[in-house]
Amino acid sequence: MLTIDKMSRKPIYEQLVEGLEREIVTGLLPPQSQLPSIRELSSVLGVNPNTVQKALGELDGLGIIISAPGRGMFVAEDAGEKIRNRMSSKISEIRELSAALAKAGVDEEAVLLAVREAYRANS
Amino acid sequence: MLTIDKMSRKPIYEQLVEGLEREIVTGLLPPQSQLPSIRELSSVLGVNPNTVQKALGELDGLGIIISAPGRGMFVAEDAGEKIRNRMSSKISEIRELSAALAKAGVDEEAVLLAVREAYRANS
DNA sequence: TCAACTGTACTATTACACATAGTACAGTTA
DNA sequence: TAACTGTACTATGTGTAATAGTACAGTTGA
Repeated sequence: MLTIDKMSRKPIYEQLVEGLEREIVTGLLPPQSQLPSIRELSSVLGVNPNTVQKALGELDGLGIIISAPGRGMFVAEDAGEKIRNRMSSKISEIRELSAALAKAGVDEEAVLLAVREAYRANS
Repeated sequence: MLTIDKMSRKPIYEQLVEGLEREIVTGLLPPQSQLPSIRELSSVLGVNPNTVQKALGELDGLGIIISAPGRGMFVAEDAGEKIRNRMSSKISEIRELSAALAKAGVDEEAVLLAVREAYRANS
């Protein structure tokens, strides 16, 4: 399920983007399926409609969802592929964090283990 | 060298904390050595003294440096160890990023490769 | 046709974090 | 005593995030 943590340092709209990306990638929101309306997402999640609009606007700009004014928002045909391409930035983050750990003298195996554990728990 | 990127999304004081941690861990600032004064760091880096104070105050609170009012700031005896312990939070970040990548269907080997590359370049 | 939905586009306001500017004070040292 | 040191304030400016409210145009189905 899509949950929002209002106490998080991460902006709500960013949590929304990532949460929706995750639901699309996991098949919970298949291509061509219609998303809940902005107003419905807003009331269900207890978030301001403008914040939801900002998140959906970003996904629309990325071509991950297609907005049809008057009708609704729909998952794009190639949404999964586009999301997967976007993940390269997360790999860059991992590379930066690993570099900092390497410089600090943390054992490489400890980092590799963290990655393997995450994959074992999520595949 | 310690450099500050004012255009970065990361707050300056955070860059300062990480930069100083790195200089300590690499031995550039050995235990018991004196840090440049707040005013000197401020003028050298072109950063406001209050921003420097905030960064050093954080390192002081962590016990990584010891402040001696009137005399200066000094690297704590066990600074390296404390910094290395703090790195566990970075491993947690890597774990979370890896989990997201796993759910998105990104190949595990691509992530492991990024870690190995970072270690090869920084050790 | 019309009511009820859809996305879109604004303005205004509040809150907060970050950074800067400036001042003041007390401890330390040569 | 003079010149350093860290510390502690207040005030200000800026940018981002989030909320509140309103309005408008497109779509759909009764």
